[in-house]
Amino acid sequence: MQKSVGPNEDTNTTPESNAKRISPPLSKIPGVPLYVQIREAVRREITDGDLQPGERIPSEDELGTRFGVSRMTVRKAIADLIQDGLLYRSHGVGTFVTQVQIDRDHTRLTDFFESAQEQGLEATASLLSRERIRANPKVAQALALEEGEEILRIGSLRSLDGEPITLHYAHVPAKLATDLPTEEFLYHSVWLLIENRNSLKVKRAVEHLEAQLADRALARLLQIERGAPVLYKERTVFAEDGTPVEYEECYNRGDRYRCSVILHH
Amino acid sequence: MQKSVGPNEDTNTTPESNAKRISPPLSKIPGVPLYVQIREAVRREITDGDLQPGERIPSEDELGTRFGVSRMTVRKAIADLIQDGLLYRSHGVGTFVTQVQIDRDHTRLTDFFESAQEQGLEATASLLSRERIRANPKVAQALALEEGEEILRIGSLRSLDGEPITLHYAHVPAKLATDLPTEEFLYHSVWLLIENRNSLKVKRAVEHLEAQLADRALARLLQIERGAPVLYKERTVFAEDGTPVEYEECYNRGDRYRCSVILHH
DNA sequence: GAGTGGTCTAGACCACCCG
DNA sequence: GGGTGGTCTAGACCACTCG
Repeated sequence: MQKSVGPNEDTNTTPESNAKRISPPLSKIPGVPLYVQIREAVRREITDGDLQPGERIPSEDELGTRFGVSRMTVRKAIADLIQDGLLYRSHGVGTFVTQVQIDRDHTRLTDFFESAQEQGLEATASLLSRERIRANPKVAQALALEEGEEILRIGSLRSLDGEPITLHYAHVPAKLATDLPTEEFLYHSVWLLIENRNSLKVKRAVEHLEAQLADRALARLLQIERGAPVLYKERTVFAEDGTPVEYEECYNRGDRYRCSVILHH
Repeated sequence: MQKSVGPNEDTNTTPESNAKRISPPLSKIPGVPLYVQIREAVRREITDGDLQPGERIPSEDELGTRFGVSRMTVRKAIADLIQDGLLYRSHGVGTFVTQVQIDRDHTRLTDFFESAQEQGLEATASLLSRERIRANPKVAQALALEEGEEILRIGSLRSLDGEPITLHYAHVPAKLATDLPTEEFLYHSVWLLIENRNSLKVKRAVEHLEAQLADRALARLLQIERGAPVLYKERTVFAEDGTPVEYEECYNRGDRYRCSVILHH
């Protein structure tokens, strides 16, 4: 593992048996898998600061003994936390808490309205257009449709705290968009509506981002100067089975909107 | 480790429907974990088209029998492929090939020079500056340093096929940047150099993206008009243990550069 | 009810790292 | 050598889906 030069903050090296930590022998809530209970117990230890960044957590054998479960169950719990970036393992050495906990919220596929609410902002939208049209080549490609197949296209202007932020176009295969009530578009992302109505699970999305300039029409809608910077985003949302559910085109005010991403190596 | 390879394949007259698929009873390469061999065998079936999008793959029991391994081993192989987005599971139903295989290459943390090369482009860079300075608040925050700690700051202009694309500033904690030969900056990402020299593993990165306009100086460097769109990217690269390794500021030509991302729900 | 994936066990041997 | 994680087994029971 890394010898990283001169860690000037060592602190821990607690002599062994900090046995008070983590262990509450787990009252085994029925209906909740053991590995989930263990995972959340360990996660709590980390977020509460009982396990400090850089600190080694108890070994898998140790945790298995404490919680009264087999080692494979512990490993499943830990694997999830590693996936989340809270822990990392080093063969022959141990399992450790990562130094910097990355805030995942910014990189999750979230509903515009929900995530605004979580940040204490008032999200609103006004409907600009709603039309059933035939997919042009670009949209067809994105939604894995034949060119000319019918889609629903919804234009809206999204605002935060009353200030226009995004000109938004959603494209949905017509067969997924039957009976979507218009007013719902103003309170929920389209893919969320489709998920609820078609009992499919939205799983991932691919985004492409570019810097552009506002033309006259866009500038007026977003209440910015013509030629002001705009973050243009194309997004395709996929269901669990890999089927495209929605294709979006978003024109975001450059001075009010930034985008956060996590990459893996 | 070696089992002297005893998959007596006489038994394989099983009248199973698609018994031809997937199964070559696995010659169990010594030194390569079984789940890796199984995973890659299944992955090959998918990329080769032997398993079609939407198709159900054999059940876990079935695969375990065919490959001569336990079910947990099969599950580990499949879990990896699900993580990669090639498969998805449905409880009580089966495991299936996803409809659309997302190209992961665009969303991996990659070296600018390597990834350009893979796309058949000639990546070059010219060094603009190299200085040891004290971290300002923003850089210190990003690199988890105290304000005023020493860092190495490297400015360069990156080009593709001779055309300037990105004005790039890399910031590295001085303690990680000892003896980095200047000429290397022109052929490799800084975090890659650090990874090699400090025997640490780069694991993830966080990016923030904004749309901006080119000012006069930037415009001249990138050979674009003043006021042209620029995709501004801040990126922090983290080692496996969560330690920040590098903080970058990139000014990318809006008309030549786009950024791709995967989100999860 | 039959088949599938979801969880879990109680071991085992190995590879790796450290003192 | 002793402790750690990495892999693997041969079972088990459960929950879910579907015909």
